[in-house]
Amino acid sequence: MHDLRAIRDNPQAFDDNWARRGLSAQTPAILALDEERRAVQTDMQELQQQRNEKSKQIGQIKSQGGDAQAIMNEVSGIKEKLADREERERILAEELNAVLSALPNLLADDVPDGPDESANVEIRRNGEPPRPNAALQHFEIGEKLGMMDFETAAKLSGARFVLMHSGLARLERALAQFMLDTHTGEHGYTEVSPPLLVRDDAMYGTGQLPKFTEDLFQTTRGDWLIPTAEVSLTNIVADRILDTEELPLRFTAWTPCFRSEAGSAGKDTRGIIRQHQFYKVEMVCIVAPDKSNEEHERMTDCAENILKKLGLAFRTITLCSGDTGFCARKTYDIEVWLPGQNAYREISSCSNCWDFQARRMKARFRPKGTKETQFLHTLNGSGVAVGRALVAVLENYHDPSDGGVFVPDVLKPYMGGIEKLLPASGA
RNA sequence: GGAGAGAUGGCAGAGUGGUUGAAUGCACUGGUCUUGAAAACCAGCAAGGAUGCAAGUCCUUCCAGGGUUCGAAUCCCUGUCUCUCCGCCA
Repeated sequence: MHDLRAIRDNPQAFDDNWARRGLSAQTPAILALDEERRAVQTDMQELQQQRNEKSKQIGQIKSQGGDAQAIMNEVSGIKEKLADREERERILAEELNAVLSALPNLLADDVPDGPDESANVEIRRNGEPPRPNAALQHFEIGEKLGMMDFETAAKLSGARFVLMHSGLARLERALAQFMLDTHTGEHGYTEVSPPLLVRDDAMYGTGQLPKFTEDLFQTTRGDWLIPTAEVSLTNIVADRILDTEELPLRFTAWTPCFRSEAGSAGKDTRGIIRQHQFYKVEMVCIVAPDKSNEEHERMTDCAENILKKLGLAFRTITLCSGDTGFCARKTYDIEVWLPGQNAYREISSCSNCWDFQARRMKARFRPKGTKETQFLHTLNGSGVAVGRALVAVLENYHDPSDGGVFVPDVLKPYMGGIEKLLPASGA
């Protein structure tokens, strides 16, 4: 959501910024609507004032035992006109809101311009990408281990689901546990176990609604399945006015995520890279406006630290204007090296949403010593996607000599003594 | 699923048709006092919006949406949520 007064003050800045995302000039229509609405509103308020004043007079006259019939009739007349203005005002406000809530966040100045992912800019690399001669893809490794079963999953649920068992199921859980423990123990995050089903309001607050319904699953009673724990975690502060001392808030959660993947037909159809359901450890930070840039870097470090500890090579990129998401002002993607694909693939996305989501969900705070409230800044990042981390571990720790997979050192404490997954081991 | 109670400002909690945007307490802000602090005392303190150079004026909001009325936090209807008791249940 956008600050209407800021748009009034400097419409060109908004149009220029939106142009970087490929949008045509939006402010003329917005300003026209806004102007009309304010005119109607002023009119409406004047009538309301008259009604209020006269009603008070009636009260005074009646309390003195007088006859107020004449004024009462007068107010009845005002009410008819008023109803018309109120209706028009309501419609205009709704239209304005519809336009504003469908427009993406402004981009930070240092976001590189470009039409799509080809223009993203790499900012650093970590680790040496292993490039074995005949690297297998994760699903080949998983199936040879006999622990990754797409057929059964398809029988149960259709395409884009997987069933894993034995050591592989445990390895997935170990990854999640390790990530949570690291974020809570070393990075200062508070672990949260949130609802996975949320209302419209929550989805609106974090920007999934009203524009992106086709990406979501909805229950028969109208709740939405979260596509990321960002929704649950960020909306914790919806409709609240926080004290400065409460900030920053740092939440982490390990949850399933549900995505319809409409429009991604044909993409990543094999394996578990793109599923309707996957686990992700999410990080969400709620901070004062002057702290969000710094927090964005910190959060990205936290995600990178997970990959470093897992011994996985990765690179970090800044998304360009055309690739940056709806809510984000700036986004870093972290891409992990996958030998089986001979490529870096996204495993985390860390975004600074500035006050964009906070405005939508009315999340504010009161800076110490002031009376005014201000919108908070919200940030979210994967820390990291568990399914894709599993892919990375399989491909990077694969032992071609026996088809096994070594357990990374940091996961060993979670594996109950298993140091290597082996085919048909039943481990 | 059955029966009942409730939803008020940052928090707690009064308020059942007419200067109630809302008592009181806590928290918070400023001041007095104090070497400093605490305590005590005094004062201020809801949010959002329109209008105005400004001071200010005005409007809306007491869960949400309808309705009754000249006038609604207060009455009526619907919905949502919370709590209590009973039943069922991971």
